Amino acid sequence: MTDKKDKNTEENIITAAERVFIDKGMDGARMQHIADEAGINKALLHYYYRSKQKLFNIVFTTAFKAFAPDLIKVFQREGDFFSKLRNFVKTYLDVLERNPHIPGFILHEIRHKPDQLIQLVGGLNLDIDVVIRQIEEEIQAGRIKPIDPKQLMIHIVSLCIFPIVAKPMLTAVLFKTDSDACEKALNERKDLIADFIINSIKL
Amino acid sequence: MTDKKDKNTEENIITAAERVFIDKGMDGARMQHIADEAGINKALLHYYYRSKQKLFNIVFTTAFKAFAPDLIKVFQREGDFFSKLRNFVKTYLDVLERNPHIPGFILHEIRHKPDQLIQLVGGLNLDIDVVIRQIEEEIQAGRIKPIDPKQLMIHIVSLCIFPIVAKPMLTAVLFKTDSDACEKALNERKDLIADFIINSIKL
DNA sequence: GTCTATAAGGTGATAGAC
DNA sequence: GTCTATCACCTTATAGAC
Repeated sequence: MTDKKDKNTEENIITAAERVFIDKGMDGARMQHIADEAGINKALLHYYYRSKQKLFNIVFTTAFKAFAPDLIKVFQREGDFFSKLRNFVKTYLDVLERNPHIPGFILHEIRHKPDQLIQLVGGLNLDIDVVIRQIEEEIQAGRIKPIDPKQLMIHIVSLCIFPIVAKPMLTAVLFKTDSDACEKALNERKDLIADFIINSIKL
Repeated sequence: MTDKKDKNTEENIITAAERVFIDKGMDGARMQHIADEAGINKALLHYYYRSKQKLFNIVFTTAFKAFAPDLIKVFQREGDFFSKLRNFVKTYLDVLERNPHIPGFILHEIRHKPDQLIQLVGGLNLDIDVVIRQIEEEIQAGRIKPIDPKQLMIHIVSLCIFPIVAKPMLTAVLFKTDSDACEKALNERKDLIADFIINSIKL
């Protein structure tokens, strides 16, 4: 229904499947709906991708890669730790801003599927160790307060991801349904989050 | 009226419905499954609650009340702000620990249902204004650094809720599938979160 | 109140014409 | 490759016996 400027059907299906699966989830998604979105017949979905499950797996894997922060890219560059941290928050929030529904989708679909998760995580190279090592170095060098590196990482991703997942709730509860105000506040966090973290750990 | 046996069908259904809906979500839940959990026949569900949707609404409302932090209870007491903050984190994390699947359930089901959300939020008295006012007072009294009160509240709930929603992911990515280690780390956060926040905002 | 049986409509998947 | 038609099954909900 969206882009009649056909590239090929195969890609159209994936694009449509991403929209529907990420919006409705595996259980809520309907093959008919995906076919409509792709502007094709339902039977073609099975011709190209055999089953709903196989189609979902492709979408899920793609979404997960977009969701997993690219830690190496930021933390293996030159520069001081605080700069890297600011850079990471900014970069990651930009990614999530372009894919605002992915975090909720991933977090929902991942429940009770540790096998699929483990397989995916093994496939990707997330290199959290690079970050952990750098945090330890900062502590030993006396540049930040002592803190469990993993707990600090949990702090960081929590502050980045949660507001995006909880945006509808924040809009309703904290901003009295003023979605523009909420939108604006979440945007400001691109700088605020790093400030908040650095204030807490700096010596 | 007098039969207050532990086998009250009406309550059994709700308990079973909570288990199934919170675990599987509205789309993934099956009336047959709920009936099995309650140890009764599927038709009885409709006898007592008419439709799947009505049953879901009851479960959702109950879950939302458990999810919404009881701000008044903590922040209207006597004491300094930091104590209240520590108290809130501890209390809220205890609530979530007893209902670990509720945050993910609520966050998933709330997507694209702002109407239901608004109605619920209006019904509850969350009294975020009490907290906002106290934060502003702390700033004006020069006891904490200047900060947007709403942003601080987003920080706080993010740090509390996200790790619980993302626990499977954290277990896999950060703790290399060692779920005991993850469990232990999340428990330590009951004190760590408040420390982290206070470190950041204290003067 | 609780059950069995079944209606009524949806859903993933396939067969076969073109 | 793409379509129409259809199958086989599943799911919510109701009817009616007891």
